[in-house]
Amino acid sequence: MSQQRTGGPGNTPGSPDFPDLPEATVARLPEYLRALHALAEAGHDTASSEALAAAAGVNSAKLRKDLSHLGSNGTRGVGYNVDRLIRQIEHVLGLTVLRAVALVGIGNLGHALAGYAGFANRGFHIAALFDADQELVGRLINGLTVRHISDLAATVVEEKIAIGVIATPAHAAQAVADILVTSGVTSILNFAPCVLSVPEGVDVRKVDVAVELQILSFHEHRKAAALTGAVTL
Amino acid sequence: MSQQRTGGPGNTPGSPDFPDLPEATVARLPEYLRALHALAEAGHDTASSEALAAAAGVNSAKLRKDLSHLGSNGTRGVGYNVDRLIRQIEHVLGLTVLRAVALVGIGNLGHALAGYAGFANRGFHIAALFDADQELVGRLINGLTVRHISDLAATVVEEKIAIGVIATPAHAAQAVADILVTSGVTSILNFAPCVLSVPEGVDVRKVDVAVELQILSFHEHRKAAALTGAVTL
DNA sequence: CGCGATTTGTGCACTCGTTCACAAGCGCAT
DNA sequence: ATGCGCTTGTGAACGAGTGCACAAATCGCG
Ligand SMILES: NC(=O)c1ccc[n+]([C@@H]2O[C@H](COP(=O)([O-])OP(=O)(O)OC[C@H]3O[C@@H](n4cnc5c(N)ncnc54)[C@H](O)[C@@H]3O)[C@@H](O)[C@H]2O)c1
Ligand SMILES: NC(=O)c1ccc[n+]([C@@H]2O[C@H](COP(=O)([O-])OP(=O)(O)OC[C@H]3O[C@@H](n4cnc5c(N)ncnc54)[C@H](O)[C@@H]3O)[C@@H](O)[C@H]2O)c1
Repeated sequence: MSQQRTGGPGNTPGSPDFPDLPEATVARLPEYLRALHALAEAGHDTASSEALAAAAGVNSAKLRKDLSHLGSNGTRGVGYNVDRLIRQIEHVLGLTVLRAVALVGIGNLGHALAGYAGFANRGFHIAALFDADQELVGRLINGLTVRHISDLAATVVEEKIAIGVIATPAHAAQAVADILVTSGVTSILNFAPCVLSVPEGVDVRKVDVAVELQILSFHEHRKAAALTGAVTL
Repeated sequence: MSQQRTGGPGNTPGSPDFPDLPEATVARLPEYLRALHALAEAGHDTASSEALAAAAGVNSAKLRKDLSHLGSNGTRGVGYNVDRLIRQIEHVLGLTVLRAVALVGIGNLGHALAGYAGFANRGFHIAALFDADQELVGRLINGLTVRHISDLAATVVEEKIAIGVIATPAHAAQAVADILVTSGVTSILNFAPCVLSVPEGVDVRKVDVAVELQILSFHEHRKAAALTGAVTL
C-alpha cells in the first residue's frame, strides 16, 4: 500500500535550518551540482544563472527560483559563487557525509554497479555486496567481498548503511526489500521492474530502463504518425 | 540549447487516431503494462482499477483517468479486460513493432545492458553494439559482434534503428549523440551524467544513478534532521 | 560619488497534474 | 423484468510546478 513519498510522522512543515523544498526542486539539485562541478573544473569561480542553467539543461528562471529556496546564494549583477554554491547544495542534499550503500544482487547489473567509479565522486561509498548465490559469495569484486544475504542485517548495523540498492530479479526484490527494511535501511533504489511495498518512513526510488525505452517508443510512434499524417494532408 | 521535449513541426494537437496524452500519463503507461502482464501471468483475465492500481503502485483514480485518455476500455461493474488493455496500451506506446536499438559504449554498464534479457520481453531488440576501443571491436557479446563506432551510420540505416543508448563516459557522450543524430536516430537514452544538446525532433531521456541516490540522500538527511529536531523539542 | 550595465530574487498568471466524489452504466440474482 | 451492488468515467476543486517580467541590488567606471 504505502509507497514512495512518505512524510515524517510529525511532518515538520519547514524547520528553521531546513526550508523543506518542493520535490521538483530536490530532483533538480543534483543536476545543478553536477553542472557546478563541471564549471569549477573548467576554471570558473562564478557563474550566472543563465550559464548554470544552460549547463544543467534547464530554464534560467526555474534555476533561480530553485536556488532561492535554499536562501539567497547569488550576488546581483555578478552571479553565483561556484564553490560556495557547491557547498550549499551538498549541505542541503546531505552529501557532507559519505553515505554507505549496500548493493544486493551481484549479477549482470550488480557487477557493473559494483565497479562504477562514479559513486565515490558523488557522495556515496559502496560498503558491501550481497547475493543469495553461494557460487558468488566470497568472490572479490573491485576490492569488496561478496557476502551472503543472511549477513545483511549485521553488516548494515556495523557499517551504518542507510541506503540499499536492489539489483536482483523482480521475483526476489520484495523479499530483499523486506530484509533491507528490517535491517534498518530507510532508503532503497530499486532496479528490478516491480513495485515494492515498504513501511512508512522508507523511501523508494525506481530505475527501469525498459520503461524509459517505452516512453521513447511512444514518442517515436507519435513522430511517425505525425509524418504519415502530414503526407495524407 | 534545445533538449528533451520537442513537439513536431506541425504540432498536431490531437490526431483522430491519436489522442495526444498528457506526458505524466505516458510515463505511467509502461508501469500499467508491466502490472497487466503480471496479472495476466497470475491467471486474471479481468482486473478492477483498484487491483490494477495496487499492482502498478498508483492511486486508482489516477489510473482510471489515465486509461480514460485512451478511450473507454473498461466495463462498469466489472473492470478491465486484461488482454484487451495490454493490446491497447502496447498499441498506444508503439510496441506493436519490435524496435531496434543501438547500444554505444560497451564498458562496464554496456556489457550489462547488452546481456539484459528484459528488453526482448518489453518490445525492444538490441540490434547492434558499438565502441571506439579497437580492443573491443570484433568481440562477441551475447550473440552480437561489437562494431566500431565509425560503422554506426551504415548500420542504423541497414537495421532501421531509431533508438540509441549511450553508455560511454560523459566526455564522449555529446560526440556520440551527434553521430547518432546524424545517422538518423531520433530517440536517445543517455546513461552518461551530462546534458546532451540535440536538434529539435530528437527526444532524449536520461538515467543517472547518482542523481537518484542523491535524492534519496536528501530524504535521509531530512529524516535525520526531523529526528534530532524531535529530540530537542 | 553617481550612473548605467548587469543579474538576482520574486510576485503573478498560467498550465499541468492530482484527487475527490458521484452519476451513469453494467451484470447478476431473483 | 426489475432492482441491487459494484465499478467505471469524469466534472470540478485543488495543489504543484512553470515561466514571464520586472523591481531591487550590486559592481565597475568615469
Ligand atoms: N542487466 C541489465 O542491464 C539490467 C538493466 C535494467 C534492469 N535490470 C534489472 O536488474 C535486475 C538484475 O538484473 P541482472 O541482469 O543483473 O540479473 P542477474 O540474473 O544477472 O543477477 C541477479 C542476481 O541476483 C541474485 N539474487 C537472486 N535472488 C536473490 C536474493 N533473494 N537475494 C540476493 N540476491 C539474489 C542472483 O544470484 C544474481 O546474482 C533485474 O531485476 C533486471 O530486470 C537489469
Ligand atoms: N558502470 C555503471 O554501473 C554505471 C552506472 C551509472 C552510470 N554509468 C555511466 O555510464 C557510462 C559508462 O560507464 P561504464 O562504467 O560502463 O564506463 P566504462 O569506462 O567501463 O565504459 C565506457 C566504454 O565507452 C567506450 N567509449 C569511449 N569513448 C567512446 C566513443 N567516443 N565512442 C564509442 N565508445 C566509446 C569505451 O571504449 C568503453 O568501452 C558512464 O558515463 C558512467 O558514468 C555507469
